[in-house]
Amino acid sequence: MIELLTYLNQIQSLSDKSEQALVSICNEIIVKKGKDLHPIGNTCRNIYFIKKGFLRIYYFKDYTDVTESFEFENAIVARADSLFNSNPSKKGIQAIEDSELVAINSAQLFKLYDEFPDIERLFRKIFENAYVETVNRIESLQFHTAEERYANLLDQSKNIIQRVPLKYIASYLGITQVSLSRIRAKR
Amino acid sequence: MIELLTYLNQIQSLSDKSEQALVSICNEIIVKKGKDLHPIGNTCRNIYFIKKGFLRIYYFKDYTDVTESFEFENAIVARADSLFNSNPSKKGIQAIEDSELVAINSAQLFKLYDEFPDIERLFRKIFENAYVETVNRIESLQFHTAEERYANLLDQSKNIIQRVPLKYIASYLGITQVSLSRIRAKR
DNA sequence: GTAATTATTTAACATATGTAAAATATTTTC
DNA sequence: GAAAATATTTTACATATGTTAAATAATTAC
Repeated sequence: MIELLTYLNQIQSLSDKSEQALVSICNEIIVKKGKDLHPIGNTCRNIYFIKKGFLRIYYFKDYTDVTESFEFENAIVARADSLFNSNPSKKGIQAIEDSELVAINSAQLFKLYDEFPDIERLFRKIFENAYVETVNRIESLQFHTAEERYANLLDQSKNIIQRVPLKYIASYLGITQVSLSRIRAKR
Repeated sequence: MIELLTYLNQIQSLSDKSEQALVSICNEIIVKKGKDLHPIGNTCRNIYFIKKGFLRIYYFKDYTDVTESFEFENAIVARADSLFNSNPSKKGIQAIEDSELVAINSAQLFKLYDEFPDIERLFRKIFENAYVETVNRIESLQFHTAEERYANLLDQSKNIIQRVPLKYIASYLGITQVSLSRIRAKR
C-alpha cells in the first residue's frame, strides 16, 4: 500500500486517520495478462491504483474491439461514467501485461467523504486532473491527423510500441490497423 | 442569482450559509454577441453560469479558428486546464448570442471549500459530470464518422443549426466547412 | 435600401483512410 | 521445435475528406 499512499499524498496530503480509513477499504489484486480487471457490462465498484503493469479500457463498436485508453503504472484508473452514475459499463478494463493493483471500494470511499474532507478533496483533484487530460485528448482527436497522433503517442511514451499490440494502438488512434501499418511504413 | 442557486441545488443541496457565501463571490456579467467572455491568453479566474444566451470555447490551430465546444443556457462553463493549473489559456470563450452570465470568482471559491464542504462537494460533482461528458465526446470523435457526428448533434439539440454559424459547427465536428456542406447536401 | 462583408455551397482535383483479401511474420501451445 | 493461432503488413480498389478557387446566398453597416 506504500506506493499508493505515496502517490496520493503527492496530490493531497492526508492525515494519519484518513490514510488508515482509506487503507481499510482497499484490496490488493493481481490480474494476469489478457484477463479483465473489470468486465464489460459490470457496474464499476472500485477505483484502481496500478502498482505494476499496464492495462487498457476497451469496448466493442459493431463487433470491433476498440481501445479507449491505455493505463500505465503509478496511476489511477476507473470507469468514470459507471462509477459516478452506477450504470453498467459498456466498457471493460483489461490487463495488457500481468498487473498488480490496489482496488479502492467506491461505495465505501464515497461514505468516507463525509467524515474525511481531505479524502474527498483528494479524489476531487484526481478527477479534475483526469478531466483536463480528456479535454486535451479531444483536441488531439479533433485536429491532428492520424499520423500526428501516432507521432505524439511515440513521443509521450516511447516504450508503448514495445509493450502494446499494434491493433490496440490503431483503434486508440481512431484508425484501422491497415492505416496504422501504412503510417509506420512511411517513417 | 435565483437561476444559479436553483441549478446548483439540484446537483448538491446547499445550506443557507453556503448559499450566502457563494452569492457573495458572484458577479453578473453581460456579453454581447461576438465578444469574448474570456479572451485567449488570459488565465481563467472565474467559473461561469450561463443564465441566458449561447457561447463557444474556441482556439486557433495554424491560424484556423476551431470550436472546441458549445455552451448552452442553464449550464456551467469554465476553461478547465487554465482554471485548475492557473495557466494562461490557449482557448477563449466567446458569445455566439448576447448572453447573461454569473461569474464565480475561482480563487475565492477555492477558499470557500475549506469552510463549506458542501460547496466543495457541489463543484466536485459538477466537474465529475463534465468529465463523464468529455469521455463520451472522445468516444464520438474516435468512432463515429463525420456524418454520424453531425446527425448526433442535430438529435441532441435541434435548434443548434438555427443558432450557430455552420463554420463553427464544422470545426466542432472535426471537419472542414466544405465537408460539412457536402454532408448537409446529402440529406 | 444599397454596398460591403461574411457565410455557405459547389466544383475539380489530390490525398488519406476504409474494406477485403492475401501474404508474411511473430507468438503461443503442446 | 513444429503446428496452430495470432498479429502485422501489403495490395487493390472504393469512399471520405481535404484544398483551392469560384459562385451564390445571407447578413451587416452605413
